[in-house]
Amino acid sequence: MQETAHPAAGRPQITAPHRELLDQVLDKWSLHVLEELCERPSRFNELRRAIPVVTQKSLTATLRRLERNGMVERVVVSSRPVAVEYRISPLGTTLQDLIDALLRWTSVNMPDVERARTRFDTEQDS
Amino acid sequence: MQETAHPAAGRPQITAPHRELLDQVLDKWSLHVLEELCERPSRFNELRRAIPVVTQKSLTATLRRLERNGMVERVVVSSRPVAVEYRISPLGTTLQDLIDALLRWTSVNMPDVERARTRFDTEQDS
DNA sequence: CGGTATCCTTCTCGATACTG
DNA sequence: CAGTATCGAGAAGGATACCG
Repeated sequence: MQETAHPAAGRPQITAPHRELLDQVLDKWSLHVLEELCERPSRFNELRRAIPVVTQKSLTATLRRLERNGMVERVVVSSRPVAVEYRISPLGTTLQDLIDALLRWTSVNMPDVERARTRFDTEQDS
Repeated sequence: MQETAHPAAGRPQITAPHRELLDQVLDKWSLHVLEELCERPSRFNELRRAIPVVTQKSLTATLRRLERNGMVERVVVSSRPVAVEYRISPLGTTLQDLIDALLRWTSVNMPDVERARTRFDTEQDS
């Protein structure tokens, strides 16, 4: 079989659609929302209270985006007044595994990163 | 052995410093720069040419940020005119493994995501 | 070659007010 | 309860010009 001579063969390529998807599911509030929904399904205002200082607007936008991308499911219970429950989808669960890996990486390497920052900052002063 | 009653036990927590680090190393241009430097050390203008439509300003900012966080190393060769080489650090290599995992995830799940998007968008029209 | 500095536009995001 | 609508401040990011 014919291998390309490209040194990056086997490495996933960064394309605009992939980059866009990562932007939509790895943004600031999405991580908090997914973490929360991973523990238990929640109502809109439950999420608001659970997540520090998120505004209604941002939370709504985040939930819509995650729902559109298939990461969370929105269930409307037609009672009075209406109740809306958000829950994580199977797809969202696979994403959460990845986010956990990201957070483990930051935990493991934060000391090295902080050393690098200190070194960089002091070198600039001189 | 004593398990805590907390459902999320063992899950890494999202804190501001961790969130900030991810923002600084997973942004749009960083992924391209790391991918490029993972294949070979490169000069500034080499990177500019290799990465589609990045401006000088954005590339400089990205490289400085990655350098400050210890992901890339900047080597100045004092010739005339000056030559500057950027290369990935060991820490940057561990990050690249994670980015590869992210890109594999998007590759695997993109079909599901697009189905979810289509369903969401058509439901909104009705 | 490898950057800075400046201007200017765009876009995000919070604050606030209102609704079914 | 679960949103939508509107406004404005601030930050991100491109275009351009200049520098050692």
